[in-house]
Amino acid sequence: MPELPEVETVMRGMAGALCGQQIAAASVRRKDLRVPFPVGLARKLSGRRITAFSRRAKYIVMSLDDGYVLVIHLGMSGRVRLYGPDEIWAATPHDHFVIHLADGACAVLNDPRRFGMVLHMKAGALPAHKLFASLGPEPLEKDFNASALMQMAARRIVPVKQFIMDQRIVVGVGNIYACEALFQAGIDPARAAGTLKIDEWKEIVRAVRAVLRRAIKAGGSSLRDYRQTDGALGYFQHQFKAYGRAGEICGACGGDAKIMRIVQGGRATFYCPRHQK
DNA sequence: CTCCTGTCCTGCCGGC
DNA sequence: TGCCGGCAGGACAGGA
Repeated sequence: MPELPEVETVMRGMAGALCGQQIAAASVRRKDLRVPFPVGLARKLSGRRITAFSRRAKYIVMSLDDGYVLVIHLGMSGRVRLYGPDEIWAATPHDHFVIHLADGACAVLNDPRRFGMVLHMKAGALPAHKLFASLGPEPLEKDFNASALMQMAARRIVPVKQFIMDQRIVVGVGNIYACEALFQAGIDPARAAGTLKIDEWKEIVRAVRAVLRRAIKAGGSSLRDYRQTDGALGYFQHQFKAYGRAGEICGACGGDAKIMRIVQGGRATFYCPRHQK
């Protein structure tokens, strides 16, 4: 799934094309994704003007002029494709949700695996919503810092890689960027979170931020089915130093150390056993 | 609490 | 060429 950089890229693409526009109609093409589409969603959106876009964790938040928000999560395989006023949308498989704008443009949510979700609620209800209430800090904000991490990690035995993928600890870091950040920080992903020293948490904070910033700049990563809203590929995958590189020589330590692949919590982890301690 | 596992769903890739 | 198992970016629920 799209991790933070991909969601940020999609959100920016939607903001540029849709902000300020009026919704002429919406169509819900199946009853559910991971959760059911909100009851009467098409009717609730019709005629509304889109006033703003933001992102919280891996959720895209579209603000409407009636005080409600439309919240989109892309799950593992979700994409948003934008069509200009002169482009024709012809339904392809897994096009589950479409927003038609007054000027003829449209935005299409396509999600083969249907792990994504679409929610509609009053803007004020968002922070208290079950899915949002326990989210941790944004990694690019100040409250994501070494001392807070160390405090939360105290006595925790979960591997540090799973710890930083926990959305209650910090949001937006998924499997790929967890691998990349720990590689850059030089931390062994299997270390129990509670054993890390403050300087090591500082390195992790620095690395998470650097990796995410660089990925956003590159328009995210393009794995199997992720695309930017204009259909273009992101470029960050070419900059992966560890993810997907099992068996290759580690580019960070010289010599002949090879990137290893292990499984943690059912997810693949790529790391260099020589320089990640 | 913390932890660990199973689960949702489809598509793609490599091996035989 | 075709079939099949394994694996994929997330995050929940539920049980130990």
